[in-house]
Amino acid sequence: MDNRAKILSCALQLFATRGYDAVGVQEIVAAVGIAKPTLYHFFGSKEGVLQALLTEHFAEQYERVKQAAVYRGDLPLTLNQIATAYFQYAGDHRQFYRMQLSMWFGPANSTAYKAVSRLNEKQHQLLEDLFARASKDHGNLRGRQRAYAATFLGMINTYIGLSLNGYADLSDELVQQAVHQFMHGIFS
Amino acid sequence: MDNRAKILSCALQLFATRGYDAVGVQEIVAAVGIAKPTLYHFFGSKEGVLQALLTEHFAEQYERVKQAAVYRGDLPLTLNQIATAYFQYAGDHRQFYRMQLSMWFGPANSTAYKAVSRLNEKQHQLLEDLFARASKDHGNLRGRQRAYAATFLGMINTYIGLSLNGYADLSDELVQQAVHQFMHGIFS
DNA sequence: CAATCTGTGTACCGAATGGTACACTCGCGT
DNA sequence: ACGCGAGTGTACCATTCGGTACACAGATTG
Repeated sequence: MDNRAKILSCALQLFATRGYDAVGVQEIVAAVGIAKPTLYHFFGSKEGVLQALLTEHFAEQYERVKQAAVYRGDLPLTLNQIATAYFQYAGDHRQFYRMQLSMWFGPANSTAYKAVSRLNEKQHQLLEDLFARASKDHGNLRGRQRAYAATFLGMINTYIGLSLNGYADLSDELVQQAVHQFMHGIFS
Repeated sequence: MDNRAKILSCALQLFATRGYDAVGVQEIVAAVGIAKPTLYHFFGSKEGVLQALLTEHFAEQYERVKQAAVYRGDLPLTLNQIATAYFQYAGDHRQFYRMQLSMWFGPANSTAYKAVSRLNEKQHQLLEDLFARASKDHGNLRGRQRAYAATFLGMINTYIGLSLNGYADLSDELVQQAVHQFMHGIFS
């Protein structure tokens, strides 16, 4: 593993466990075992490290969810696939998801929140489009796609958060139940 | 309003919008219009400000929820009352709830998370006890009180988070629906 | 061999950090 | 009138912050 990768790895761990603002550049390079200019050579700034971390990890996550989100007339099935994709990704990259989650719920004017907001927007858009497409088969959603997308994503992230803190495990049954619950909430 | 109250008020606003770690003592006292030793006179440290903020605001929130959580044999009704209490409190103290939420989802080793964790534990215990008591009437929960408490609290916080970001409004119907959904999830 | 480019360490920068020593003012009880 | 304690401002502390100038090593390329 070269120094660039080592920096990203150590930074991810530190950001995830202590928070972006609480971790200094000094601390990162000390953890890696290099000097500061090396970090600045690769990433230009502390925020550059964060950006690289987010874009490189998020690409895979987005691709997985995107493939799960193809709509073929069965909304519950699609939501099932999406939830499964999220749960699997979160399970495979616990640290990254933890960081992403903390930034998503973090203060709206923080550097970290601004950095993840564009990623959130992409995820949100994906879901919103799905609900819009599904509305042809499930009756008019009366502009509620946006709220549904937010609620669904919020629910998924809640379960992942619970799992990361040991309150739940992201089993297939949980996916089933969660989606069932969600659909039940929409059409009632 | 005396300086002590002013400090708490300004600190709350700054912490809620930019995050505990990102805000310096300097910045707080500048916003209040006082000098640093005044802050240190009242609170002893930056963390002391946070602690005072949390304990003083949380007391009211806890009292409200506690009164809503008296169980009289009707679990859905009680959950309805609890959710309503949370939603009302969050609506009345948006800034504080925002801060609390960001700390709850924040990195587990951050100063902020440690500060709120004991408050969360109290809320969690309240709900866990409720589910344990209700299990006499609703069949054995087989040790799932803990998971149910976490899920219910997670759901409430998700909705509050959505509301704070403008994706939902915390109406009575939403409470009804959310509790209904939650109960439906338990017994299915 | 010389020129170059990527990567890395030493040593440093100014600014900001959390925190404090100390002198002062003011209202209150005596 | 007095002392005392709460509250507050000035000026400062050591440390750490994010960031950089620069020298140099080593591999690549002419």
